[in-house]
Amino acid sequence: MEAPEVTETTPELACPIAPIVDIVFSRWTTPILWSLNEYGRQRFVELHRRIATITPKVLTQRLRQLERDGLITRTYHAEVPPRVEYEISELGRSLGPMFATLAEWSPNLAKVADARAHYDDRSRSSAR
Amino acid sequence: MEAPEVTETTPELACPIAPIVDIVFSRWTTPILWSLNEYGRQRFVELHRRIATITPKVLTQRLRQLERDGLITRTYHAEVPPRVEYEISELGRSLGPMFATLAEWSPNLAKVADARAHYDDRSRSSAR
DNA sequence: CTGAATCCAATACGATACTG
DNA sequence: CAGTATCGTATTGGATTCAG
Repeated sequence: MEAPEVTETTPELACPIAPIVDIVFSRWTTPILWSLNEYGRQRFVELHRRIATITPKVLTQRLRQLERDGLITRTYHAEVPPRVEYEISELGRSLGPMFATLAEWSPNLAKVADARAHYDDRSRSSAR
Repeated sequence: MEAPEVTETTPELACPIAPIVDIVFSRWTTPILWSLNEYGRQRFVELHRRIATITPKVLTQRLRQLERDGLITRTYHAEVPPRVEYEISELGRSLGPMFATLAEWSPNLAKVADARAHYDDRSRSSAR
């Protein structure tokens, strides 16, 4: 579990948004943040059910990372059985506009699919 | 019987923006797209110089991927020595607002740094 | 110059079993 | 329930070399 330093400078001087991408768009973080932002506070199992293809181990890792980055909060209730609730933080909620802008780009996914079909087609006929 | 599985089992269904993240924010794609969008058409070496920490192999891989997705165009000039120019496509240019929204979140990076410091500090004092 | 080919290391991920 | 521990695998990226 590595966390790139926020103060990272050298590699991506060419791209000022790279640090944000590392924090917000690393693997699995998008579904997690989206779920918490969309459906509110949830327990571990609820998140796991919603993102069924992730393993508990990795889900835990990503949740810890997001908690450490201050994007979500973790509340432990010492009951039997134990209950843990995750909730998006205020900082995490500030990502809303970003997600909205992303979602607005969705119609272009069809163009990507077309481009891929074209590219693969031309590659197949060796027109390069 | 057909019933396409529309259950919320895949990350994509739990998070509609996941496909976009895969395309736009996979590794190295952000600096590449940013450079081409910001500084215009560039040759392979220019990109390589700008993103100095990437190896030629990986740069080539990522450029091919972006070309296949229709986000950039590749122009080969059969000269000696050969000259290849990469340019952002119209589809790629449509990512501009997304990048702008990302950039606007930059001030929050300080909060992430603070959150990390807090988290690491509390972990060190075993207050968990 | 623009890559392709090959080999190698790191590590992230999945599967499984187990605990408080 | 909410994880942790351990192991094995698989993908990815880096280093190096070479070619059209």
